[in-house]
Amino acid sequence: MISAEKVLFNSVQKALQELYNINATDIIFQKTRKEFEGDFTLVTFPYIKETKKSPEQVGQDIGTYLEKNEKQVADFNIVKGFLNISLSNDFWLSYFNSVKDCTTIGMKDANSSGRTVMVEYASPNTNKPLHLGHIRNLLLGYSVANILKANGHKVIKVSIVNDRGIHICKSMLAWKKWGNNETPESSGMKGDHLVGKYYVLFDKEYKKQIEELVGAGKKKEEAEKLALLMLECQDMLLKWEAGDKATVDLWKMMNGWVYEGFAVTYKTVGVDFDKTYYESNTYILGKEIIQEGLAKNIFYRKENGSVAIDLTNEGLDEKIVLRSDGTSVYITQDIGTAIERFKEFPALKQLIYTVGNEQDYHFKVLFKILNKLGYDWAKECYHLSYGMVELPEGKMKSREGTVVDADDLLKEMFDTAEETTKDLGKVAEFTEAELQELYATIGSGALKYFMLKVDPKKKMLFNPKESIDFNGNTGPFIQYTHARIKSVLRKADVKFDAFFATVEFNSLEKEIIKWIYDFKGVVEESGKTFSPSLIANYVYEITKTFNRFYHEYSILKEEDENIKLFRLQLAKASAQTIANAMNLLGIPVPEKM
RNA sequence: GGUCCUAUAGCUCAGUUGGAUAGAGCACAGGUUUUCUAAACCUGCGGCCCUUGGUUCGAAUCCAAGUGGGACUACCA
Repeated sequence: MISAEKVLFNSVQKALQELYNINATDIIFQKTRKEFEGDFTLVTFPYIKETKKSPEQVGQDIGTYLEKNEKQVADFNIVKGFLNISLSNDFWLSYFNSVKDCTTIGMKDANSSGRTVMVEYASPNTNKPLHLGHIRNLLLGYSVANILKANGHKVIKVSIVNDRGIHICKSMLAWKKWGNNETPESSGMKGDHLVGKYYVLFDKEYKKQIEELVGAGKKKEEAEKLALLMLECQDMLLKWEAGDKATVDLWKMMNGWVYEGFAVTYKTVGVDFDKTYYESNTYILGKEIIQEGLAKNIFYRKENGSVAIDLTNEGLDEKIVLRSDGTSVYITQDIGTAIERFKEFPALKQLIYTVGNEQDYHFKVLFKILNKLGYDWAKECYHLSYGMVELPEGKMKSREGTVVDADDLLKEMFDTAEETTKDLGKVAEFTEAELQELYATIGSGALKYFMLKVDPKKKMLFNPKESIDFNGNTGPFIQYTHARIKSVLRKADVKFDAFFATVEFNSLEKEIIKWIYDFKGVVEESGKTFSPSLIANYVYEITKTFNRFYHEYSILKEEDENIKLFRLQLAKASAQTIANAMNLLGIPVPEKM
């Protein structure tokens, strides 16, 4: 059906034309604030110059015109320069009838936009387990992928694993030296944690060596390069690059442990990928492109033989794209990988990188280079940049042991959910398996909502001492509301799928219908801005409104049969909208809790 | 030095392209259940929207300068 905004736009445009001979194309309506009567508000200040009338008079003119000529407009009032318009009950009712049984409220049909988008997220290193910062990344990437799907795009979720390089060799070397063939099986440790243990061990021993060297009179920078462990590590990297069998086998074995560990964490968080890239395969990419760019004079060779690009005209600096020994730097492979992906998926229109904001500069440079190389899709590349997760004492530092481990945190959340659930004692008939699932649903719901409700680009604070709340503006609050609605629906002793020809709804019921109506626009907006927080804030608002309604009116005990049926249907549609919104955030909603 | 991000209640955060008296949650004080799940609902308390100037009918929002916080500016990844 035609949207309310479109109806109003057409009518107001005609009104301005007929009343004042103004041809307006940019008429904007906002939601009427709740302290005033009305559904949509037109601000009349913009028209006072041309009409030479007061804002109130303009409002009066347009309002009267609408009331007379637009049958969907039921009423209007004017407060200063604000024309508040109420649409007819018929409009809202017919809207409600059109969505009340729809399971896809607010969402567009799959692949209806004809646009294919790749979302890269996760991108871990294989030398340590995932931490809280990765969780923000996972949640954002996964949620944005969902939101883009809900906007009708085809989405390819990918991860690129940083599985090679000096830092990987560190944990390998430490394990070789001091590991005594320890395995995940023998130690009972999750693979990624085991490898992380040796990464930390390396750093500890390495620091000792540096101190010794400094004690012997070396400068710190010198000591860092001369330390035996570092030399051994570099030797190992050379062996790896030369394909030395023992080294490669060790690398494969330890990376295998890490992947098993990551897989568990991904599953617990509830995220997945359509394809995984490995840097050990992609780090070669990009070199030929540099040669082509040299030929086209986009890059230039410096005196020492390295290749660079001058971006000073763009407000950036000179950037090296190939070392003097001909080897790649990081951006070389990023250039190559991006080009590969567009070749691999010819329908691809956009590439989204979910990476922390410390790499803002890197991506600016990358996109600029791709643009200069002549790829017109470069302008569609987008860095989904997000702020760091900080602890009360500041940034997390893996070496200082102040990281919040992802697995530990999830476990804690599940435990808290279990504790709270047991305290409340509402799910006595659940089986053990159902209980475990419920704890995971609520615990991860709390964590996910906590992280996703914050605007991605802002840094966020996480205080481990104050565990994440389950009351108020939280995931469990929304999940609870959903479960409560479902409980009412289960208890309904009547069929309630009728079409409602006439219902006089009260102001809270109307407010809920309007919230449901708004969902579609919120999905669109969050898709355009890659912002799950809009969905999170929206779902909180509709949930709060429903709870007010629930408290003030009874559904099952309503005596007027027609109103009872309508309320049941309204509850059902609310639950569906809440579930859909939460689903976009990657948060499941329980039937009971 | 340069570039970018950020600043809103005691704390954590909202505030769609500029619009009405700036909103939530937590915390704090009080109230609501023989009635559909109280993980809920209601009331109260709480603000120089960092500062100063500018743009205009109108600025938390846009522009400029400054201040505080953060990130980046590698032949690291």
